[in-house]
Amino acid sequence: MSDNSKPKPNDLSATIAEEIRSAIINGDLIVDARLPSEAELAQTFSVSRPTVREALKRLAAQSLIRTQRGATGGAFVNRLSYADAREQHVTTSTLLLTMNDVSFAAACEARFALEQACVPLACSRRTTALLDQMSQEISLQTQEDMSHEDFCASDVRFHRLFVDCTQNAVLSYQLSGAVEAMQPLMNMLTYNRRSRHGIIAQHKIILKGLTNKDRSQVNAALDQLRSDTLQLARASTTQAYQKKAAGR
Amino acid sequence: MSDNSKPKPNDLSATIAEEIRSAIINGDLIVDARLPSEAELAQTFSVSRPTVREALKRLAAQSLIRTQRGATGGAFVNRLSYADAREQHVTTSTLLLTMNDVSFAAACEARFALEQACVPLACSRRTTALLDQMSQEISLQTQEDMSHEDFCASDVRFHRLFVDCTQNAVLSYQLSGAVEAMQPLMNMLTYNRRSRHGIIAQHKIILKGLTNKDRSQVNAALDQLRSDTLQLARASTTQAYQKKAAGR
DNA sequence: GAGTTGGTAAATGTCTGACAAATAAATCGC
DNA sequence: GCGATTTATTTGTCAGACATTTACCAACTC
Repeated sequence: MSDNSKPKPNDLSATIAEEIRSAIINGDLIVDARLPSEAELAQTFSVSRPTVREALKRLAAQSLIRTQRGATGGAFVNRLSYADAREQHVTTSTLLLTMNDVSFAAACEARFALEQACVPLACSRRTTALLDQMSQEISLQTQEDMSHEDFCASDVRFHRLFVDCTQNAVLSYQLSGAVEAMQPLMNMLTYNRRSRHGIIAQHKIILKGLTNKDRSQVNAALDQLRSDTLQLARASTTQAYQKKAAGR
Repeated sequence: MSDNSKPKPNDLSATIAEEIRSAIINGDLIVDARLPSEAELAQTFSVSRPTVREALKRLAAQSLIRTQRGATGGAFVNRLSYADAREQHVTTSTLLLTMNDVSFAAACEARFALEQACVPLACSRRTTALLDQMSQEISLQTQEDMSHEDFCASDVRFHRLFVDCTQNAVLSYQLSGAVEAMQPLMNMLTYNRRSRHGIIAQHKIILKGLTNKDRSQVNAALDQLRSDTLQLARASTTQAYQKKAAGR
């Protein structure tokens, strides 16, 4: 059981990291528990301190531990916050999409399918505070002099606010990965003025639908947004992907 | 821009890791590109080799790079596979749920909402091969002498197969995090024989609905499954959480 | 001449030992 | 009693060394 086949026989730091990781997952090491000092761990595992440190850095990279210097310092099991988890999720999802030549259509399909999963909860639980924030984003998007990147960023924020309307942190965490990871792909699209207006129009309908708790209206707007985005992609995909291909 | 506020001023290995990470994300380092040797990196960043190594281990922990020994070895930018991404997502989600005392109700709500997002696609694209596999899992679950853990594991596999019916790898990756991360929580439930039969009955309906491409049938079964699971949780949550609390 | 063998260089993996810096607790001085 | 200082502990960083793996090339054998 302890002999996991994943790390190659000689990769001590990976082996040690895995050992500690499973101790955390199994609950042998609870949140805020202090790990033995690096010197002690080195003795325990019969390796040198640098090797232990490499193992600890691996865990730190996944936000599983935090370290503190000083007399009462050391490595502590870290409580994984929603923010940390979200960040990791976004990074992983973004890399997955950009590195594997995922078709825009597939990513788009997944994204809107997930967003539509939120419609019932969002409609029944949205707060006026969130609706106000969404309204502000729409105002931003309406400004004609907005840069391409800023428009996309506001778009992402709008959709994230929509997800937050569900008032379910777990759902919000899961969805943010899908929505935010799409941003680099969306940035490759070329919005002309007309397409921007089309997007904003759907955003307004979504906001209205949420306000009135009208699920079908929100669903219809999301459907429209999906087909608009796909068409936009078909139009600008050619030059964008060709540019990317030429860069290789 | 390069001066990210995240790593504390003195944490060289974190700073260097962040530097390389952004180079990968920005596309300055493409897949399979070879990084400079550790010695060269040490010179470039004016730090020692152990420090460089700690930075590289951080990246390796996130599957961003892989290392290879030997004359033509070194650190290479790794193509993030769906399997790697899924594994990271599951680990992160699991830790998030177990470390933050997330209410079972919230996690359950998120999970079924996400699964219902797959219904339309799953109904229209399911293959007979996947339906057969789902049928096999149901047969497994029907065996009376199945252990608690094995039943839960089969349950997870069944739902993952359901998601795979969408034939959308991105969606499948996103969902697996939510579904598989629930398993530890599900393991805390106490299934009696009657509740198992109830679950299996809904699984059969889902399979039938998929076969007939009947969305509303699948949706209804998922709804029923959610309320059954919630009720089961209400019934067994008391002793389970009390046991957990007593363990502290 | 073709195939095998051995050496060599380059790279990562690991170890040893040391010093710097931060931090909390203990100690000292008043 | 209380503030300033020292001390001990721990992580952060460095330098140098050796071990191990691997690709490449040259010499050797048949």
